[in-house]
Amino acid sequence: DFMLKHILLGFLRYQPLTGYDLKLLIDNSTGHFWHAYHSQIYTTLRKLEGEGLVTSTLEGPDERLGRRVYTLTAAGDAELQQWQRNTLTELPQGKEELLVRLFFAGSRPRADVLAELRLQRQKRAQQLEIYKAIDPLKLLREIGGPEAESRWLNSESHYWLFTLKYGVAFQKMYLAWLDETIASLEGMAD
Amino acid sequence: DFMLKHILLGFLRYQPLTGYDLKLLIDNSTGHFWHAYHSQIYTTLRKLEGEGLVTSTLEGPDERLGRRVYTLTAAGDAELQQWQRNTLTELPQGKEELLVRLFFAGSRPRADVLAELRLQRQKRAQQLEIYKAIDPLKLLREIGGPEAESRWLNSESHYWLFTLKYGVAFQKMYLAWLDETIASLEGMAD
DNA sequence: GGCGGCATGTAAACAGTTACATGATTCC
DNA sequence: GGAATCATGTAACTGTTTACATGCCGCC
Repeated sequence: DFMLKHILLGFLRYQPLTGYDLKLLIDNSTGHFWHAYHSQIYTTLRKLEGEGLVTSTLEGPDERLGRRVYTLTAAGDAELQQWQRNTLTELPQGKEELLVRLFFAGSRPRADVLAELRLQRQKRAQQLEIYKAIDPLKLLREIGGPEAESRWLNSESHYWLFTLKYGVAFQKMYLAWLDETIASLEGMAD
Repeated sequence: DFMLKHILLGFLRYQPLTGYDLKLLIDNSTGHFWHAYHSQIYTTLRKLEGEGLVTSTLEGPDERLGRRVYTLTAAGDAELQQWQRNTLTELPQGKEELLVRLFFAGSRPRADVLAELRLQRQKRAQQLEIYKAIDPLKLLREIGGPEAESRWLNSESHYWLFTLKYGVAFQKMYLAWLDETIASLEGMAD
């Protein structure tokens, strides 16, 4: 656990980055399966610095702006590798608010439930389009720069693509289930 | 938010229950999409009592055993209905640890990643079998007793079945994605 | 007599969330 | 001049998790 810690270390393995860089990167990639607020990112970076897993320096053309750039240390790299060696043995405990609401929806007006499901359907369809528009290779080149092309583009891009495919498969499954559920509810006599 | 509160109120709408009853019920139903530890259940019940949403009495053949039975109040029922009226407008922020690990797996030995995915595949298959073995009607009868048959069995059972179908669809999607990912990894030259 | 299940709690730690707060730059 | 974006942080809260803790009952 403490996923954010390893997400930050994971991105810093590519190159030194600021908190803001990391926020943007996460929003466009891992945030789809592990969200983080900027407040948590900044505080965690400071904490990692305290643990000696990263170092930071103020950089930029004008130092007043306080662009604090974080760099992975050897200890941070070792910590990341240790985390990667620990195989995940459990299934996560899912948190699906819509299912909780649906589970107890027996006493609600059917029209309300249907409206809620249709809204979710719309949101899920939007999310699917967002996933379809993501280009992992482009993102990788942005973070790595031109010289990265040869170094990790091949190995990383496959894994990034796997997670993206999961996102697409998940949304499609969700949409199909919503459609089936909506149709089933519509067909029920009151 | 604060899902557990409404899960507890939702179950207590059927009939008075103890903390332990609720723990068992949750483990066998809503726990699949919103997990809760007994420690949280007991403390939340006390909190709900403080808010006047439930009342509790010590019951049983021997009162020393301290089986504390909680009953929904009118205020609790109103709170539940209010929660049900607030349509869910957002998508939940997913938390998928496996995807995070996979995202940063570029530097790991392929054999390790494959082993991790195969273990997850096994766990997911087990979970799918668990879902297939669940009988929502049986669970409903157990919680409601014989006189419940006419009151809510019809309306509730449909919704309970929807959530179960989601669980099955989710695990199947996950298995298919794992199989595809594993096959893709196996076919990659090192 | 011991083990597993029943049954109920408390306390502490921690991750994640929300709210508050500030200041520079860039574009219209 | 004002709005949006860049950029960084602190403080407080709260839900969740882990660990600690106790005692009865029924069965082998």
